[in-house]
Amino acid sequence: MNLKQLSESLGLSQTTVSRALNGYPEVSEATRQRVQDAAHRHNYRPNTRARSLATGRAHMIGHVIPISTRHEMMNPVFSDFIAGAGEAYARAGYDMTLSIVPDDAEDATYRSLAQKKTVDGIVIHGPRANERRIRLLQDLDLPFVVHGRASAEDSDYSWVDVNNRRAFSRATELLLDLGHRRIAMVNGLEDMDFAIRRRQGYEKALRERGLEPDPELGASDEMTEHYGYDTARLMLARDNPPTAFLVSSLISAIGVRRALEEADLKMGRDVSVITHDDELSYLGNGKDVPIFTATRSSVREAGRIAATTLLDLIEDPDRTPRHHLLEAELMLGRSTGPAPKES
Amino acid sequence: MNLKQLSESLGLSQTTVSRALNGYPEVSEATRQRVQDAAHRHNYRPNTRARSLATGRAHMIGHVIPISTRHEMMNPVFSDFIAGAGEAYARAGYDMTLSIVPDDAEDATYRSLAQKKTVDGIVIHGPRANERRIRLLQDLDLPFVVHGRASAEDSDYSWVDVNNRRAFSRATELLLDLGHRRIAMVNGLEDMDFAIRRRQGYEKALRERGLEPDPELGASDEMTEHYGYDTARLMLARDNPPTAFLVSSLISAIGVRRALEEADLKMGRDVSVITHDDELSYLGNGKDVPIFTATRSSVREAGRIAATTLLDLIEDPDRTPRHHLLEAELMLGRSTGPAPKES
DNA sequence: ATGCATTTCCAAAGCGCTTTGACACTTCTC
DNA sequence: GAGAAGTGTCAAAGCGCTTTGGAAATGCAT
Repeated sequence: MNLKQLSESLGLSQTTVSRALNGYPEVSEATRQRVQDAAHRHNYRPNTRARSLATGRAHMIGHVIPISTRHEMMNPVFSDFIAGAGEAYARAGYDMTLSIVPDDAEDATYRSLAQKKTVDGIVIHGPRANERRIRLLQDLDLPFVVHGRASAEDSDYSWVDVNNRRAFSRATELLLDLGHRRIAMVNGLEDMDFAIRRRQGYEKALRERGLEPDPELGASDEMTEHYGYDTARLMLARDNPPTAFLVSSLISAIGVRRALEEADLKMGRDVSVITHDDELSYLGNGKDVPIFTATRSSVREAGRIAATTLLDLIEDPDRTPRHHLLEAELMLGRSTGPAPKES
Repeated sequence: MNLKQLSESLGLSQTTVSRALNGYPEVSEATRQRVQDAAHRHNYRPNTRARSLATGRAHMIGHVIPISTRHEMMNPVFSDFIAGAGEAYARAGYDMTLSIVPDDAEDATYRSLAQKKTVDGIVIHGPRANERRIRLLQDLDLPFVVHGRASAEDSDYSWVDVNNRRAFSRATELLLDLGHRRIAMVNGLEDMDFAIRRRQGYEKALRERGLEPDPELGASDEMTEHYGYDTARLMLARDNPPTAFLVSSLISAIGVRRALEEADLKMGRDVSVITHDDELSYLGNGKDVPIFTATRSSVREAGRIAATTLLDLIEDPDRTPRHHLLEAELMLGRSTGPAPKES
């Protein structure tokens, strides 16, 4: 059933039917009712392709997820972000498309998204410190919001981000207060912007206490379970091992815990661990008392915010860019305790 | 730059330009070259909305992900599935849209997807045993592929699934061979089809050795880390506790391990654990030797297969439904060992 | 030259919707 | 009772592309 058929069946013109359905005032309440009833009865829904051709609006948001060509890694955080964003879109009558893009072939994807006019706006995931996509999208004149930020980019653009620097400096301070001096940093890939900020927070906190970060205690890679395990194992085997680990992801923290257990070290007593927790729906950091002491910030909430920000931007393109800096909560769990006495 | 402008700039008709670009034979090689060069130079890409209005094909696949209203859970498996499917779509020039749908408001979503003509086909995720969506889509006459199966559905439809029954009966047999008699089943939600099949495999293997499944040793819930932990803790605290756990997800298995460690039980010696491993990119079950003995099947590969199956189906709608039953590998890891002697 | 394929190109219709501009018909105002 | 103002409706254009049904131009054999 399309508009034409519907209007014929009602003995009205397409115009009137269209207006009645789209809430224009030029149509009497009586006909509007009649039209809506009929539409409902025939289960009529306008063809999106035709509608967006006519209106110029696709009612569609694109999410572009770079997939690391080196590791073929899907960002685990992404699914919960999407869930949050999806809610917002659904409420506003928008759809969402996903482009999974090998991180070497990006330009083409963005250009094509812009020119094919499939989407009204896009969300950039996983910005690197030196991020070309932002400039590109500005040139293409397509509204966008970044989940994260790009340190090297000095133009103004909309983003939603966690205060990574603050979160990690606070976490480091907590460990320092507990007497830890050898604190390892098990970070994400350090060409990612979030990882750089976390490291900055960590180093700042150390330096403020007169400590110089030890390169031996730094690691950086894709945040898998196995990476956490390997790194912790390696570091613990060296002389003068760390007494605390600061970990960038709950998944890697689980790997760290595995290494500790294998080395017969008790987490929270022999070695302390703090992790960042994105509150992924399936992971969960304990129920009442957190397993890990953690800097916590809901990535799902970030998704919701990013989506509504973008929708606003599309609504009114002249709007100045919006920024949302989410503060992570520091949750005390069982994985932290005073540094063991020197033996 | 649109088709009209491009054709004017070339002094050709829109028809010729369109044909030249879409590889129709009615155009000379010389003009085709000329057109392609110009298109490339001007960075021309056809407007998808217009194109699909004209052709009737959206070049878009919809993925519908039910989100449990009870638990607000995002299926962790989904992101890797999507990654696999995405590859296939990209190769074929298709895009993908995501609908995240509360599991109570499904009918409407499917109806609307079908009628708004936004997609050419859809992938159904997370089928339940008694799945109405399949019948619905058949009625709507929209090509689809199911990731998983629906036991209660007797019509023929295309699906891609792991042989869950076989995987779990083999795993159970292994545990039985190792001398275990009290084997717990930490299953997913048992209104999900995959969970039912896994339980069937488990029970079948037990019965074939003359054992009756003990309801005390069965659990069923959303497969979070915490669920694994809670369940294992509870079961281990009872008298006559299980000596082995069969777990439906690596994430929950990590929870089980946590419970074991807390109870000072050594996994693989005191208590054995087998889990199903979907080979999620960020999780990884160890590198050389698997941490957990596991039934393993790549969900990413399943995504690839589902996508190509669906694309074939769209290409030729008369094709009979295709079925892909993937066999899970049984990987021996360190989490299994002979049942401890009765004390 | 003529006739007939073959090649190369085009004008125009159509996809299903929104939206403009106009028309007919009431109702109100002085 | 004429004109203004308001109400309810419509025909038709247009969004940017594909595709149908020809037409013009070319090549080739007669």
